Amino acid sequence: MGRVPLDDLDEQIVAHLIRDARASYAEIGTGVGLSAPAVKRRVDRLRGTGVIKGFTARVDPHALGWTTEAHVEVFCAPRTSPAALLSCLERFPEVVRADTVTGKADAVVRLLASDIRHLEAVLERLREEPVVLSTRSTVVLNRLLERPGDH
Amino acid sequence: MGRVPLDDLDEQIVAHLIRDARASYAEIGTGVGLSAPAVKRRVDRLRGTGVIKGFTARVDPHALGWTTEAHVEVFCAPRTSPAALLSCLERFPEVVRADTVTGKADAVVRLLASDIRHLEAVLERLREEPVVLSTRSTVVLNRLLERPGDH
DNA sequence: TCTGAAAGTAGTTGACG
DNA sequence: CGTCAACTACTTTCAGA
Repeated sequence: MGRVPLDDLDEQIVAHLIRDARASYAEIGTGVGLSAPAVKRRVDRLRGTGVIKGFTARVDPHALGWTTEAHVEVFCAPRTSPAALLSCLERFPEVVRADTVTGKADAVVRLLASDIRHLEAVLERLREEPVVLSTRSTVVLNRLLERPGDH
Repeated sequence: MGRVPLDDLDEQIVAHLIRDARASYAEIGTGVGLSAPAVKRRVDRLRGTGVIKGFTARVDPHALGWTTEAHVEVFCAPRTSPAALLSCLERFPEVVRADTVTGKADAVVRLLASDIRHLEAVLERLREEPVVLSTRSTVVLNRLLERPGDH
């Protein structure tokens, strides 16, 4: 997953797939001036090199019953490796995203819960983890902006 | 986009599309025990009701040259409306996501920049915005975990 | 590496239970 | 709300430039 040279055509194809991952190769082709087989070959290559990691549906968590969201700063026990923290966090299905960060906290985690009660329960379980010393949460009031693709 | 009742079949279909947004209706159908037209009709309905907001490609920002990422807490001028903040933030293509939050900050913004220099420039332009009083950033060291779909 | 054609497969619509 | 069947469109492979 290192540096892969992308030409303009590749970037246009990627941009099109970010806008609509279910677009047909023919449709993308007319947009960039290429035939459908040529587009498919490039998309296959982009997937093979890891530039495109996959295709996913953008869903409304609210409609699925996930109405509560929070950012959680996680403070770890001394000498906790990122790998150890990861293997802890990935056992929580409510953890939607986790980044190691600069600053006082070791990681910032995004949680999706069905409601505040659920969120509280998850935070409690999180704090019971040996690698987690403490947490600090801010609850998301509203999603202002969300740009697909570059997440 | 309020409450929409989803049955088990709908949830399985959504889960499948989160895993692979380019899956064929026939393929989804064999997974959930439905014919392709039946799946298509449900997917059309899920899109119409806003449960599925779209389909997007998951790309590796690193491969596209976006190597620097940051969480930015934004502190706003008094009586700034979320709408005003939004119309400010959406003029920044580097803003990948923004949430209004509880706590001292008014919003948390996620930035994608090509490098630290670019990040610095974006932060400077952000702080020049009238609605933005101040910002506080933490740089992302590494993406530990990322679950597609529930973003 | 592309295009163009041929063959297979999937999407889409309409009739019907 | 589901299936089935027919038509259309897309994907995929292969030959050739």
